[in-house]
Amino acid sequence: MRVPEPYEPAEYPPFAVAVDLVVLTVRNDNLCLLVIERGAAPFEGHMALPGGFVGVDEDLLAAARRELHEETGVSVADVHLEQVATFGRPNRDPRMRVVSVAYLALAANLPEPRAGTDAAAAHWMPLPSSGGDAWAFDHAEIVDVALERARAKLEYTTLATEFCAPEFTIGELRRVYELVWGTKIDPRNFHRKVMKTRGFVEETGVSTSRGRGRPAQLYRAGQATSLHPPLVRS
Amino acid sequence: MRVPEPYEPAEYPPFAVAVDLVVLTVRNDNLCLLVIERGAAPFEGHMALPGGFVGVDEDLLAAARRELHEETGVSVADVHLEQVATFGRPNRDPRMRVVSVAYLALAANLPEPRAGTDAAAAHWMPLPSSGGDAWAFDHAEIVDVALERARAKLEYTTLATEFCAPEFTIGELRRVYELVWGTKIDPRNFHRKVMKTRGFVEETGVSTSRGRGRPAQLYRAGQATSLHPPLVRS
DNA sequence: TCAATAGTGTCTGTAAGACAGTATTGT
DNA sequence: ACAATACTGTCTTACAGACACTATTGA
Repeated sequence: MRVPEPYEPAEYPPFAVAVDLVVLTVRNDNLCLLVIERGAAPFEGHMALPGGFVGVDEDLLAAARRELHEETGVSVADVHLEQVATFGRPNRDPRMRVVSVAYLALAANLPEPRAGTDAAAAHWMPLPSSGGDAWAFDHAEIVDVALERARAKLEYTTLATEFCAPEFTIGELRRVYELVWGTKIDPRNFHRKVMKTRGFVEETGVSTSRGRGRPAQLYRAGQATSLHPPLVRS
Repeated sequence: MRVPEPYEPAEYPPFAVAVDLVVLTVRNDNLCLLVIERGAAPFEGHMALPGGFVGVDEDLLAAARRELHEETGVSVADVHLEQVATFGRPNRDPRMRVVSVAYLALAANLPEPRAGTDAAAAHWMPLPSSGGDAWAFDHAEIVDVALERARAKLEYTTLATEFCAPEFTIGELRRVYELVWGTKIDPRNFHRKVMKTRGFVEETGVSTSRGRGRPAQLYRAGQATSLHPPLVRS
């Protein structure tokens, strides 16, 4: 029941509430995940997600923003941040009962992370991961759920532009889809699809020459947030 | 940071963790939401979602199942239950800091609820709701998010069968879509779409005569869980 | 010159929306 | 008889996948 009279906080179980971050970025033509190498028990030497406890008067999203800033130094304005799911299995943390709200963060080309104040070492891990068994806590599951969320949202939203610089080519946008989905996409059909979806991208009028091949037009993210009809994985 | 040494629980903020349930069912050709009329302050007389605190050693999903059983008396096996999102704004509950994990529950034709042990009165509210301003806490927002989740999942999953009895007609399945989406659907095109989607429904061989019109074939839910291509709202 | 990428266009199969028409019931 | 619902089928249009072809660059 939800209606006991005046609450007596001490009567209620001592929960800690944390946020964990699945931070994705595209660097050097790779999809990368921010991981922390744990320097202390439990799970010393294992990989963990960045995260931390929510303050007494802190909103969940604010806590996620704060942790993201602390771990990456990035100004949070450029980063897409959304709640994914909450993980609260009783013994997921052997020390005490911790309920953790997982957030997904996406941004373009984030810099090398700065390590936290503790002994932890943060770095970018290219995906798909080689050895997926070295995760601390239930973080392997959190990563799975968050990645599947990201893959699904690329289908029916314009989220992929969050992985791109403010101005980007259609080829770069396509590369985001290929990296996140792990598939090859026909450049010609992709180009047609993006162009005919109103508000997905808008022209800048500028063209660029990056690397080989014919120079490409530069585009900005458009006003649309959802894709009708969606861009389906095959 | 996530790595302070041996935790000292007392050092961490006193959070309470709760689950809130958005329970939907189809009754008398209406989509209905289970609401509790609060009998005590705060928000006395306002509508609230069923829910309650998570036990010290209780999993989140287990807590949701327990509350569902307490409020409806339904055997939980027949009910679809999934996590939707977590709400943790610092002052969402004026009494203390409560972080609440919202769950969506769907089932066919649930019985009249039995009121809880407290003064609260539970009943089914037909949707779309008439006066949407009488909600306690942030429950109006929780309902919005959960309903949108349900609407979206009808598009690309076979979730609609959860609203149906074990055996149902295509017309009844279509009615679920119409009630949840609040739209009219062409019966002929819907019939064709359901039939050509492998694993959505399977024949029973039996036909029935409910109400007026030509008797309809009865179907069971099939093995499929996702719909390719999706059934889109227009 | 060649490889690589950008961009346009064409063909084909699938599927959705609109809707005509038949079948089988209750009233 | 008539209204209501179930079910089948047809026509048209939209769009995705496959792929030919041209354009423009760096090596």
